[in-house]
Amino acid sequence: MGRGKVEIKRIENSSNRQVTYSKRRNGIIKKAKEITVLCDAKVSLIIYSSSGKMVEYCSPSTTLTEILDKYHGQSGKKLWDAKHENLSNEVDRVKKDNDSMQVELRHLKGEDITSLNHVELMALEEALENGLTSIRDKQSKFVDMMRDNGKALEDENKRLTYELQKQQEMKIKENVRNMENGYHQRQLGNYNNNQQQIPFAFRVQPIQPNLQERI
Amino acid sequence: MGRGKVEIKRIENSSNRQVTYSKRRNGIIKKAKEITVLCDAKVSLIIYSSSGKMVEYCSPSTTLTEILDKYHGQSGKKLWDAKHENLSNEVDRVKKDNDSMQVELRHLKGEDITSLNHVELMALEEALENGLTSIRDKQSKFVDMMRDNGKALEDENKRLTYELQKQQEMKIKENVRNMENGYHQRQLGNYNNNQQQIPFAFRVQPIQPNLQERI
DNA sequence: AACTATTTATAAGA
DNA sequence: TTCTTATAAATAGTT
Repeated sequence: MGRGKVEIKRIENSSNRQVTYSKRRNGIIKKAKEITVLCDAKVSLIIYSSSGKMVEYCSPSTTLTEILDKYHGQSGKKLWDAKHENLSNEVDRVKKDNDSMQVELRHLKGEDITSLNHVELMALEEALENGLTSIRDKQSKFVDMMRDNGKALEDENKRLTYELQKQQEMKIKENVRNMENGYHQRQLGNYNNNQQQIPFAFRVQPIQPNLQERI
Repeated sequence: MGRGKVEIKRIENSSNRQVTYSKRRNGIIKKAKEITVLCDAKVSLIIYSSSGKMVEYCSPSTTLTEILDKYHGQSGKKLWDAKHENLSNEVDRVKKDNDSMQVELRHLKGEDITSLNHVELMALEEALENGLTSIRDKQSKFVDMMRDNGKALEDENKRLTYELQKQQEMKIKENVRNMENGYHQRQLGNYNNNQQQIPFAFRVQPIQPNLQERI
């Protein structure tokens, strides 16, 4: 398409080559834009001139990264370096671990066991029994602990109740002594108040903290 | 360049769009090849159709990896970092999953339960009990199946034994008849052989296949 | 960079 | 998809 037919081989004249390069480079980019719009395509185009200068076109609906991700998926070729490959491998490896653990968990929960044979079921049963034993053991220790704790609190409460009672009795005696001595006689009206407080002392009860919440 | 001028906008007719796509796609690739040869350029061209099918062209003097390496250097855009980060995040995420499953597994096996509270232990116990129930249920089905299978085999064996015995009795009668008829008297020597085979018939025993291996 | 003769690409039709 | 063909578009060589 021009004044003469050109054979498709390297243009030896360097300035001609440079001119043709610019014209054709623009032509290709124009075509890339057109196919993008006309046909809903996604295009990534990177061109380097012989002098090393780069131009790039990427369809506005996408990004080079996205295109390369898809490229990786579709072509199977690995574009990334060792680092990426290592990570990729690690993801795969860890996912595999994940899957087998998931299966084990489901088996332990009694799910998906249709495919298991008798020997495998026996092993599973044993594992579950061991687990149960261990957990019930732990729970019975809790119960013991709670009982001991409750006992200790009860004892302490008894002691406190006793102390309180003793102190209040002492206070009553003191009040009586004060009355008998006529000391601070204008506070006599308070005597009844003190008497009313006595029964309150006996209302002190052992209060168990919520052990379940604490543990 | 065709029978009519086309406006550069999406071709709504889907089959027209498809036809135009493949023509223009071929055109662009041809142009890419030409500029590569004529002008000593390096081209990477990746095109996705709207249906997601990919075609690729890369100048024979280079590779996509090389072009992208240069791209990375010249454009300053990081194509890999984002990808790398995604992978890293995925590794972390999957590892986290892994860890929590590992913990759950250990708990179900009754390990590392010191840190669990009473409510958690109860949940665990219930899960284990459910698992055990489910597995024992499965096992009892196996046992039933094995018993039924054994029963069926036993019956079949009885039947076979009976049949065999009947046939051998018939054979003896036939031999006796033959003898009485003086038929094939030179085979008399075989009579004892036949008698010796009788006890063998009664040696037929029910043979249980190894059911455990089969299931 | 613009011009233009010519080649090439391709739209529409078959 | 492929072929055909009229026409638009690209571009080689020129100015």
